[in-house]
Amino acid sequence: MALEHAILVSLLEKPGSGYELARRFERSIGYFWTATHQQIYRVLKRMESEGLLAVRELSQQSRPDKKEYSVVGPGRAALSQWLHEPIQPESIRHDLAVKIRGAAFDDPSVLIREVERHRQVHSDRLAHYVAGELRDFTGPASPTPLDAGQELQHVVLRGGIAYERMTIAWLDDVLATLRRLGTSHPHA
Amino acid sequence: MALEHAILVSLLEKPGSGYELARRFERSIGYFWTATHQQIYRVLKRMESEGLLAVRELSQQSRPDKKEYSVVGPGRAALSQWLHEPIQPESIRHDLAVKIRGAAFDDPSVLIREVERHRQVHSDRLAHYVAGELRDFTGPASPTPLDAGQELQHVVLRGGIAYERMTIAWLDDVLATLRRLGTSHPHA
DNA sequence: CTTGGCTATGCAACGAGTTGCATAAGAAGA
DNA sequence: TCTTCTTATGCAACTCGTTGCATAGCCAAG
Repeated sequence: MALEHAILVSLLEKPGSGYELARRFERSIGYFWTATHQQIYRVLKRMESEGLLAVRELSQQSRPDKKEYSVVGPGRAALSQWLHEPIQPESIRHDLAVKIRGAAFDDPSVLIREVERHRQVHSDRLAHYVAGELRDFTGPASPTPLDAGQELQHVVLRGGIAYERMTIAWLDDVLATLRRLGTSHPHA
Repeated sequence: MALEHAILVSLLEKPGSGYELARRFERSIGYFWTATHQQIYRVLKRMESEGLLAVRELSQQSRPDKKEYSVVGPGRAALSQWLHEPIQPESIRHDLAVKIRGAAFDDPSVLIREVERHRQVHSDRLAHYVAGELRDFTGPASPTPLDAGQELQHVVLRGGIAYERMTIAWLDDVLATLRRLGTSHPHA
């Protein structure tokens, strides 16, 4: 149930509404966790009823009201407890790899455009991460020295960058393999 | 619903029972997809009722009977159709990254052993993958030239190897960062 | 001969996550 | 004015995935 903990971390970094959280999950937190607004609203409601979060109803001018959530004592304790528990290393679920192995039972060349499309997405993500790193951590405007929270955010971002670079290199390998198979069996 | 497609690929590579599939999902297919036996049995039953698979009941000596599943025409067609459809690039869900960012609100040093444990798991997986590569693809006993299916299995395995190497390097980066924070704030 | 382990299948309940839909207010532009 | 976009929240139904439990046959060890 790591969505709950991701929300706690995000709200500790800065309190906010469900809507704001959903947008953070499309951005920085989204480097390593995704969630839709429905799921976030549902979990926020549950966490509030369990006493992990506090709500403040805020009237806004020129916008609908919003509910600003923030972490209270028991929420902080729940996060701390989770940090002390071991979790099991994640296993990958990679649809594209299923497709690649499946290509042995179809024409491998049909996958080339799909793989190219995925490569583009990862390439865009990489550019986005690198720009964020320059802006927040390694550029001229970034604060030095960084505090602990920023150091940890940076190392997580470096992980995202390493992941995207690795993936792009692998997809190039996949493309080379598919093209090689395509030319050796042009009418499979 | 890629589990269905992963099962089709695996059964096309070799027919087998639910039990056998579950073990494959702990091994080679497990490089990029995981599933428990419950889920596999449930999906097999559904796929059989939909006409994608055929069953044969096999009496075995010195073992319980088993049901051997194999892919029939409509199953092959369903796989082919899926291969022609675009899928959306996967998003990562990395609990450990949540923990790392959460460490800003707790003592960062409590995470060091957890990260070391994860590093060990990934290191073991890497050794396992590399041994498999040597055995099946690059060693002296491996067949040359490889057929298309083997080439594709190999490129997927190379992806797993690249992923584990990248992850290990990143976890070393995380450990260095946590240790640096630990020494600069020894009694946080 | 009983316990534990491996093969083999399955049910029931739950929790996590997705998809479609609905509502509502104000802003911006045709 | 009518439509569309953005902010903001939520319900209902569904699928996917996990956990716990149950059954059953055979084997090997103590």
